[in-house]
Amino acid sequence: MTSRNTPTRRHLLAELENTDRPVSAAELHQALVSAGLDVNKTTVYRQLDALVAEGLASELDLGEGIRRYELHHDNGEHAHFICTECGDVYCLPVDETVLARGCKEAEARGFAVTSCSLELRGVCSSCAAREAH
Amino acid sequence: MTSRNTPTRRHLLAELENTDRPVSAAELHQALVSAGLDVNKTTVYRQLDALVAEGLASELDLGEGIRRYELHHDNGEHAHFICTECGDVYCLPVDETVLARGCKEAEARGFAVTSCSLELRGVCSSCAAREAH
DNA sequence: TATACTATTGCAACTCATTTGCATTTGCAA
DNA sequence: TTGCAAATGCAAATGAGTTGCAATAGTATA
Repeated sequence: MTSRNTPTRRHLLAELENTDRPVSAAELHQALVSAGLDVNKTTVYRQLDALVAEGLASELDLGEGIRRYELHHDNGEHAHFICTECGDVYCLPVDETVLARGCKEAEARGFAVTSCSLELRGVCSSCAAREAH
Repeated sequence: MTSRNTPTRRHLLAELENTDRPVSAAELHQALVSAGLDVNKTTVYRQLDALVAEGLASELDLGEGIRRYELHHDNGEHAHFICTECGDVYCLPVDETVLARGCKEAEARGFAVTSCSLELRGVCSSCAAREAH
């Protein structure tokens, strides 16, 4: 037997489907609690681990000191932009050839590349607009 | 007044200069202690923060749950390859145009990109060789 | 439908990197 | 020298994530 259809899992998947940006365990836990589900934080962590192990979700670390999760996209690789002002994370589509070329040097050294991510930091348009008072 | 020339700072800079891969605060602390310097871990963290603030070093998070530091290289941007077997981190030179193209999409959305990093994961050549017994 | 097996959950305690408050020490400029 | 801000050490706190264990609840099977 594998994963069971529990309330936590259902809500977690629903929550992941409803966001277009990677979310943290804490954010997910908060969302489930707000939705009236009395779920423990530990359970959220374990369910997320399970989803990742099953290949339904992927885990990412954007250098904030926490992990974020997102459902697997079939629509190819993408980059992440993190706004250093508001902390918002945006997913950006990236030309496959960009990442492929980035891997070239690693492969030339005999490294087998299994995953590849491009991470951008800066100020998002909303914050830039706000600062221009 | 700004940064003072303290023993911790001197040794820390020397240690950072002597490695070709990003090092963690714990590794640096261990190195200083091994070198006979009785330095507190907190001090190492604070000195590293200072070096980053001064622009001498840069901080990076490779998704290991810890932060790594490296001296600023003038020789352009580079990518990091993390071996999922042995945990070793390698710096790889990257064609500037690769990163520039990766930023294009972000800039098209009105985001001001200030930093950009490419992170690769996979198996390094040593581990691959070892596994082929 | 009842039963049994195993995945899932909650709770509390734990780990571990990093931070913080505060009193003390120490570069360094005047 | 002297004074003062920067740097340090120590202990305690923070916060994300993990673990052991007993209790609960899906689900396959009889």
